[in-house]
Parts: sequence; structure tokens; C-alpha cells
Amino acid sequence: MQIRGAAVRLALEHGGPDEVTVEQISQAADISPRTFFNYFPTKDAAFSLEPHQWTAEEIVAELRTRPADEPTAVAVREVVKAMASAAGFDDFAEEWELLQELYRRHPELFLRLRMDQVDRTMAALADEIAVRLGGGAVGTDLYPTLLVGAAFAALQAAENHRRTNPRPLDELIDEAFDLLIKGL
Amino acid sequence: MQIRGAAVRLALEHGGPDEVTVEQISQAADISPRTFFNYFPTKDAAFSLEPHQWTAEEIVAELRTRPADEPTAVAVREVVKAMASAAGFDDFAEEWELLQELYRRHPELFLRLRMDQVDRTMAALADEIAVRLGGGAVGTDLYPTLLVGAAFAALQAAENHRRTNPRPLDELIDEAFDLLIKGL
DNA sequence: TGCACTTCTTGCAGAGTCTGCAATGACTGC
DNA sequence: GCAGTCATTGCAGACTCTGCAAGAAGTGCA
Repeated sequence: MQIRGAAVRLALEHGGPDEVTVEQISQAADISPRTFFNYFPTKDAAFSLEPHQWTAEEIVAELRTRPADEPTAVAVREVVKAMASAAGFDDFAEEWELLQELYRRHPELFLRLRMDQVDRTMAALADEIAVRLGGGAVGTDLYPTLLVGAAFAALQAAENHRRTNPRPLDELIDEAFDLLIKGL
Repeated sequence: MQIRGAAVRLALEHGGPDEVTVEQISQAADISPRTFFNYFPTKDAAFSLEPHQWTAEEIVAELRTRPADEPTAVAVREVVKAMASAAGFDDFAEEWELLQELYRRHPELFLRLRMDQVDRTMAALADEIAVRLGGGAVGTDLYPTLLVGAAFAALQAAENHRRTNPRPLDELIDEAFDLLIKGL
């Protein structure tokens, strides 16, 4: 999409996503500002690369497909890997190179983009883990919430690491989870 | 501060922080909207309870005070506990009960409030940990970033847990870190 | 009392994000 | 040629947030 391209290019030129206005992006993409918001719900959304945004329900469903006798931490690891691969992080199309550069220069953008999702997703996952562990609801045990939080930390660490040190994301996620499972 | 009180009360009555305008809050607190922004940099800030916002530098300094022979994960645990206690989470003044209720009903608010800080702080901490581990900069090793992410996950899990299950935050943080250190 | 100084508050104008609505024009199928 | 759909747009408006300058109120001092 040309709008995204214009947005990323301008953000890089102007020193960050916050230094660019929707009007400038629209002008560069040769559309009206109103049309911009037909394509993106927010300005930030134009800086997001993920072709497929996972819903909380999809992620929970993914966890349900894991065998019941698999250790929970391993099951969660596989879910995270599934999310990461389907989210297209491993696509290094030239088209996205500028976007990768933008993320490298403005790491906070990454967090901002996920914010909306993250909280709801984490809560849903923690609930499902609590169920899987056979116990009651979340709240009686720290473990489910902690595991989910650590899993997202692993994903973030892997993404972060890959930004300066290109390696397959799956490998990095495995490594991070090894550390978590064995103990920090 | 009465502004905060009005903000929290209105947010609870209207079904969330986003359903209240600065104008409404100002009116309820008997000030002008302009004055609101003299006290708070953003609307969200009026829903924050933390009397002391840690800067990234302070947190890094806190880590530096830990003995060099202490296991790094333990050192980080103590830093997190120091942050939590000094941030006033254990103050259960009646004044804040409504705010606790607001957090319970709108958990995403908690994340939103920290967003600005979190990223910068995490990066700085990871850097310091990389130094402490004697190695090079962050980027050559997954561990520092992962440890910081997991530590914040522990803090969040503890806060989360306490919201439905009042116990001293220090205990919960210890428990969470025990899980992390022993392995998930 | 009168004068300067500071601090708090406020109004105003304006930038910027985002939404709802209605109009226009292009394209599609019949 | 006509109806229906869809993308695009303009317009008006709500809302957050900022800079500036003007008042109001209090404080210290001669």
C-alpha cells in the first residue's frame, strides 16, 4: 500500500512517527486526509507491518490445539512461534526494509502498536492456561499470568534481538523459552 | 488532589476513562480545562496513582547498588521490589480505593499509564545488565532483554494478582521471581 | 499603605487526531 | 441505459493538548 510507504518514508525523514502529520502523509500519498482514515483507524496503524493481526480468540484456540500432556510452558512456546510466523515477521521483503529501519530507530513504536491488543490477549491466554492447568480461574494462582507475561517478554526479546542481529525468529524464540523454562 | 478524585469518580460513573472528557473533569473539579493541563500533561495522567514516577536512570542506579556477587536475577528482583514499594502500591488509603476499582474494571489503563516509561526503562536496564554480566552491549545476548521483560512481567503479574487477592506486593514479587528463577 | 514579585489560574487561538454524514464519481451487472 | 455498489472526498464538529499573554491573589518589604 502506497499510503504506508509514504508514512514510513516521511517518518524516517522527519525523525519519528510523531513528527509527521496525517495531512503530510495524505499529501505524499496523493489522497485526502479523510481517505487516510478509511484505510487506517489511527495514524499509528500506518506504521504497522503485520498482515494478520491475531485476535485473542485465535490465540486461545491455538493453545487448545496443543496436546494435553505437553508441558504448559512448551505449549505456550509453540503458540508464540505460531503467532510470530503467521504475523509475517520473517518476511524480509524489500518493501519493508524501511519499516524495519523505522522500528530500529524508534523501538517504542513497536510497543505502541501492540498496546491495544496486548492486554486483552494476555488476559484471555492466562484464563485458558488456568483452565488447562485444571485449576480454577485466574486469580488464585500467579503462574498463568506470569507465564503469559514471560512469553510476551520472550517474543519481544526475540524481535528486539533480531532487529540488530538477523536470525530466524523461531530459533530466537526457542532460545528465549529455553532460558525461561530452565530458569533465569 | 481533587482533580484526580473527580476524574476517577467520573470515569467509574461513565464506564471508563475514555468516556469522560477533560471538560467534564474540570467542571466537576471546579477548574478550567486549561488548568487541568497545568497539573497533568495528559488526560490519562489524572488516573495515575503513583506518587513517584521512577526514571530510567534511578532504576539503573538502584541496580548498581546491588552487590556484584549477587546473582543477577536476584539483583533485578530486589530492584523491582524497591520500585514497587517506593511507587506506593502498598498504600491502601481510602482515597485510592476508587482508583483501585477503576484499575480492576479497566486493566488496560494500567498498561497505558506505564507505556511512556516502560520502553526507555527496559532498554536502560537491559544495557546495565549486559554490563553487569561483563559482556558487551545488548544485542549479542538474549539474556539481558529477556530478564528485564520477565521482571516486568513478574511485577505486572503480582500487581494483577493483588488486585483480586490483597497480599503484600513484596511477597507476590518474591513468589513470581521464584518461579522465574527456578524455571517455568 | 504602597510597590514589586511570584504564583495560580484563566481565556484564546490554534494544531492535530479522529468521526459521522452526505455528495460525487467510477465501476459492475443486467 | 439503469440500478446498485464502492471508493473517495469535503465539511462540520468533538476532543486532546500547547503557547502566550492577561488577570487575580498572595507575599515580602520599604
